[in-house]
Amino acid sequence: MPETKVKKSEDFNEWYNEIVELADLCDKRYPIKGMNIWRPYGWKLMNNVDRLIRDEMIKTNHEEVCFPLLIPESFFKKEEEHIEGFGKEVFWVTHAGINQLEERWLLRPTSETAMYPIFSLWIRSHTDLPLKTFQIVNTFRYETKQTRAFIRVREIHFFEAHTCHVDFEDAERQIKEDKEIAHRLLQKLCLPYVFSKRPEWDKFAGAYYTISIDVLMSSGRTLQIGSIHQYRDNFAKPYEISYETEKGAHAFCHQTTYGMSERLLGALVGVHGDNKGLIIPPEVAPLQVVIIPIIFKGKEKGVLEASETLHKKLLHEGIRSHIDDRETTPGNKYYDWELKGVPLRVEIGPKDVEKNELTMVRRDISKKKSVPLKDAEKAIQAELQALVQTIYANAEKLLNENMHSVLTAEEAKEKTGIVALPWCGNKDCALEIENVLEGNTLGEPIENAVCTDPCPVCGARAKTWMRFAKSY
RNA sequence: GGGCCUGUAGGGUAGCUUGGUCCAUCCUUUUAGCUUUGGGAGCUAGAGACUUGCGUUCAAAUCGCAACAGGCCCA
Repeated sequence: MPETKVKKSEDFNEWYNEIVELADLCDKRYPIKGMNIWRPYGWKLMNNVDRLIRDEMIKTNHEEVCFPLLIPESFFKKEEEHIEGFGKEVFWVTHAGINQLEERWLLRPTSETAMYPIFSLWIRSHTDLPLKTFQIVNTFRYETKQTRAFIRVREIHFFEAHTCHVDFEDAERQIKEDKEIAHRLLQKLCLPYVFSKRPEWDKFAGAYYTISIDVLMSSGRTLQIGSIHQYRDNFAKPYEISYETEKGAHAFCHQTTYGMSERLLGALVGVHGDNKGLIIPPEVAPLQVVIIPIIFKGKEKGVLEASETLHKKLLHEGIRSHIDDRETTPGNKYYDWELKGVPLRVEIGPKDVEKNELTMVRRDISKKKSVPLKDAEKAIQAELQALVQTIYANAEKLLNENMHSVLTAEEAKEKTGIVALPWCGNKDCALEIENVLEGNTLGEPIENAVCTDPCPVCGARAKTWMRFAKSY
């Protein structure tokens, strides 16, 4: 059975690099580092993920906006920590035609500084609040490190929700909602995850606190696929986002943001894929079912008719189906669609037509199964559901088997994946552990974080658990 | 931020050490035609490449420098 040249378990990085192009997600040959081309198949997949996000946003009363790509330097410079965090990685526009600009513009690395001066104009009264907005746009960050398709890029396909609230408590309620949104979304992508509260020195530039959403890739490294930030009034003050209260006083807004990117695709690839290619959860799969007519000379008619009938039925049921009638051998087609991760393949050949059956094969387990044509839609739905459960269970197993809580650095060193250790709250102690484990701090668990064991570095009584992992 | 490696058709490669034998090898791909078709089909005739710039030289895919791009490792 042909498989990828590089096995996922042997060299995850190579496998990943190979698979994203083989599966037609992206084309990495564009000659600017970190700026890849979305191929049609990959873009459909991304759009399906975006659609889920949009649905969630609309369900939770966020409104979609679209701010300009360019930000004047003066807007960008209002919040100091933010500049410090992003200053080194912005692209600048200095010229227009042959003229040098009086004020430089930058390509948004994220949109706070584009939006907030405008929010300040939009928000006058407490009745304007909460303001819940989001946009799905491209952002730009000048990565100097090694780039990697969907995981570290310079042009980022970015979802960002920005909300303004009357006070800290209302912003906290928003964060609770964001966590619920993340949960529902990642369920649909069959991606188990962990929330961690980032340590002070690793939070988003300008935030009061940051909650990261991480998944575990099969390589044992974590991938941060989203973050939720509580800004308190850190941005509202410099950007003067204030409102008049019911009592006629003036107060600053409290803000939150929630961001995700094409890293979600990276996670889908890295978590579910195998040596034959991708396995895409049906919820976002560009094609959920591919029908392959097995054509023999003289018997084409029945086979093609049966395929066409089934295809129409599936479309009618809202199932994304496709008939692969290319003039090539069936085996060729199987390999193709397996690479692309189509969850279910249906074969219809002369023998099937004779028996009024179809043959179906789930992408994750590759076992053939015959079902009567008349029950096709139901059987196909059930099979897709079964695939969802299996790939979720596999991903959950991977995460559970690679999450550990231990008391000493020596024990931690033996473990793979995410390791939690008691932490006294001192930055140096956490950095020392980072050194020993050759990993990074992920953050504290957001629930059941209390820990009273001694800090493995200084011996002081710990305040919380601190998670460490090698990450992308 | 530091170190190491790589760049030849759409993809993968041979040639590079010791410059000339190379209008560049093989596999895949691709076009036309015929025969095929239940796990990567066969035959016939075509198509397609030395990353870019500068330098060394009578002569550069081959040597040197730089840029760009790709990959790996460490902070």
